[in-house]
Amino acid sequence: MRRATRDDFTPLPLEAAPRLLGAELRTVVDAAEVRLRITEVEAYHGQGTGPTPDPGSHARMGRTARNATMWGEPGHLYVYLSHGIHSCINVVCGPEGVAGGVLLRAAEVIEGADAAARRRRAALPLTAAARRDLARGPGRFGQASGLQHPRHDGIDAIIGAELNGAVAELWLPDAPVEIASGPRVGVAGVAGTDAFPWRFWIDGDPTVSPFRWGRGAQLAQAESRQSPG
DNA sequence: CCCAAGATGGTCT
DNA sequence: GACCATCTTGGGT
Repeated sequence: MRRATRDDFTPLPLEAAPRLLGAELRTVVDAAEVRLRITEVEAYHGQGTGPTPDPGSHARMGRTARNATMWGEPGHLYVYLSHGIHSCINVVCGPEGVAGGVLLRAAEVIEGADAAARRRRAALPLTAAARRDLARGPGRFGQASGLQHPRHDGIDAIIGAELNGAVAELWLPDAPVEIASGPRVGVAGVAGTDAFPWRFWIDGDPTVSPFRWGRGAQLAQAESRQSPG
């Protein structure tokens, strides 16, 4: 494993996303350390970047107070509140000034399972299934990591600077992993179809979250199959 | 102003 | 599979 550099995330999200598979996010929050081996991610582009505009991205409407971190320096973490409840984590990717992020959707807990379980309010001792589920899905991943919206939004995972009681570091794997790809989970409309195969995961890993169609995505998928091109 | 919808997860039927 | 929690945002009157 080697420490990630700023350059690792300067490419646009679609290129940077696969290199986060098998990588580890190490967090120390309130003096509790957790290491998460990332098994599932999704790329989200800014308007007008990448092979096509991304209608599924928080950046699609331009810069707002909520998504401003996506325009910042790569390697910082964009932490947003999902459904008013869950803190979800992206690694900001792409050059500074260009919006982009890679959502960390699932991981295997390598170290700090006790701290993660405490945050998840999981019963101890952990069953095999409970251990698998500790960081399975973006909301659970955020909870297990201890990082929270809004006070950890924008934390720098390259230099590992402390922010409001938290430190985050990214470590990249030495050996490549076997990668699969497909539509993003829970994304509405055409952005959630295989016209946007922007979800990447480690093939066969049990911690990868189950697929779910977004609103109207299944219909859009059927229509695009009828009239391809 | 009002309201629907969301990069979700837990619980109940 | 349905419903709910809870808060931010965007779009329509």
